[in-house]
Amino acid sequence: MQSNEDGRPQDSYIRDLPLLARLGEADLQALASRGVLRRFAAGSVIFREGDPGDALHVVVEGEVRITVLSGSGNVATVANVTTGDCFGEFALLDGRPRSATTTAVSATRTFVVTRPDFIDWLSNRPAAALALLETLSLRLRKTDESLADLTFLDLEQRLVKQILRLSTVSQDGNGLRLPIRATQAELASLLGVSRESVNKQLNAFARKGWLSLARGTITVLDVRALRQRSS
Amino acid sequence: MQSNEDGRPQDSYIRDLPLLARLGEADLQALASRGVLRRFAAGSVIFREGDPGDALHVVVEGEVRITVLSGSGNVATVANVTTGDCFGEFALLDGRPRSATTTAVSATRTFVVTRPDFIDWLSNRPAAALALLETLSLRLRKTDESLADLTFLDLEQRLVKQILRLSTVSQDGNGLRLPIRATQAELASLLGVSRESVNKQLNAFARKGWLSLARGTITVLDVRALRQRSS
DNA sequence: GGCCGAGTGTGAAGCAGATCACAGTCGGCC
DNA sequence: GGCCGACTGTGATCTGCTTCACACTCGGCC
Repeated sequence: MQSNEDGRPQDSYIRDLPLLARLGEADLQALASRGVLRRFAAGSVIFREGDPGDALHVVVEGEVRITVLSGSGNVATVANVTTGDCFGEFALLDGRPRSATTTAVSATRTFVVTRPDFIDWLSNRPAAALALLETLSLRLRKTDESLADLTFLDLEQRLVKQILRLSTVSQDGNGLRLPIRATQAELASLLGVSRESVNKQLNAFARKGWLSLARGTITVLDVRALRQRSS
Repeated sequence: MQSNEDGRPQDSYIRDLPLLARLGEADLQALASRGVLRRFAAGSVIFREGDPGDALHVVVEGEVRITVLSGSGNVATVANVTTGDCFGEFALLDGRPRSATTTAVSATRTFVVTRPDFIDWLSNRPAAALALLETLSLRLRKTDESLADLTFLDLEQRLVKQILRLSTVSQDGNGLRLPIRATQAELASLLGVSRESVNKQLNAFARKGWLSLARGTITVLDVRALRQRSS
């Protein structure tokens, strides 16, 4: 088994990737041995929408923002990903140009697997292919659900959903909820609404005692009340 | 090669399926031999949101409407599919419950492949798996694009896009544009807006001479003007 | 022929959220 | 310590779309 400069075995980078969660031990290691590490400075662009793309990135350390551009120059944040998440997986699977721009928010290291390596690896592993199809299909379901949310739900409900999603992410090992670290502008960009609307809605929640607000952080106080509001 | 009651070889049903477009001849036939034909009366429900699901349907004849329910009992049409299209492919790939309800609009026959058959077939065909991954990935990109449209574009632009999409579907063999067959209520449900808004916008287009309206049909007159408006 | 249901056309009123225009506050850094 | 830039809070106005309430028109069928 290979190790890297930081002493971690190379397969540890992709071990907990949701995209690859359903793969077996041997398959994972075989794939991991083909990857390399790359570094990006805070603020640097990793790749741009429209670029030819042929590699998957796994975030080893740091944070990456994924954005798309509207025709009129507006920017929407598709997602923020951090340690353990991956991005750029479309390029791996279909080899098309990048569908979004990715930027390192902080200093970031990523573990990179290229398309030729991936295809070569996949060709000998039908079980892995099935696992990947399953994963991709689940993700497609989720996207479809977001689409439905956008047409059916108002700002209040979508904001609640987003907060609950972020709050399950920001848990410590014991399942304790930590404050969510996100500015209101970031939330607004994620939801595709104005910063002001998010602010007003958040304060409405705070007045009801469901959460408390501070500069750059949201602390969920009453999960049950929020959860009830989202359904 | 097997044939059916209507004299068509069985693989002709799935030959032109976008989901399977990238598969080779032999793979297609092997999969086709495992399917069966089913019939549905006009108005009958093929499966319901939440049902356990384990089969892909290909429309051989007729038309099927795919809908989802909101929490408050509202219904949105996800898509209408017709001869040559398929639906229910999630069940095939991940075996989860149905994510939408499907109803036969007119008398319909579908060609059905079940999940166990599919998995069995796929296990011996790594190339097929890769092709499927590619297809699924492309579809995920499209859904992501719709999501972006919904946050960035206003009703006018989304309506134009939808009309152009429908009008490329309704072409005869020579690429000639046929009138689009759809009521304004159907369009509204597809776009997730009110019937009245669609009507007002369509009439605005008609006044500009970009299309002409009749009961249940829309005829595109100026493709270029529409296309310019959508970008 | 007349009725009835489905589809269309259109105006008035209401509303969610955008946009604009600020003022206040915190943290870091010169 | 004081300044500056990023973040937050909040009203006023504007707007795109919904909802409501109709009138009209076609086609089928009793």
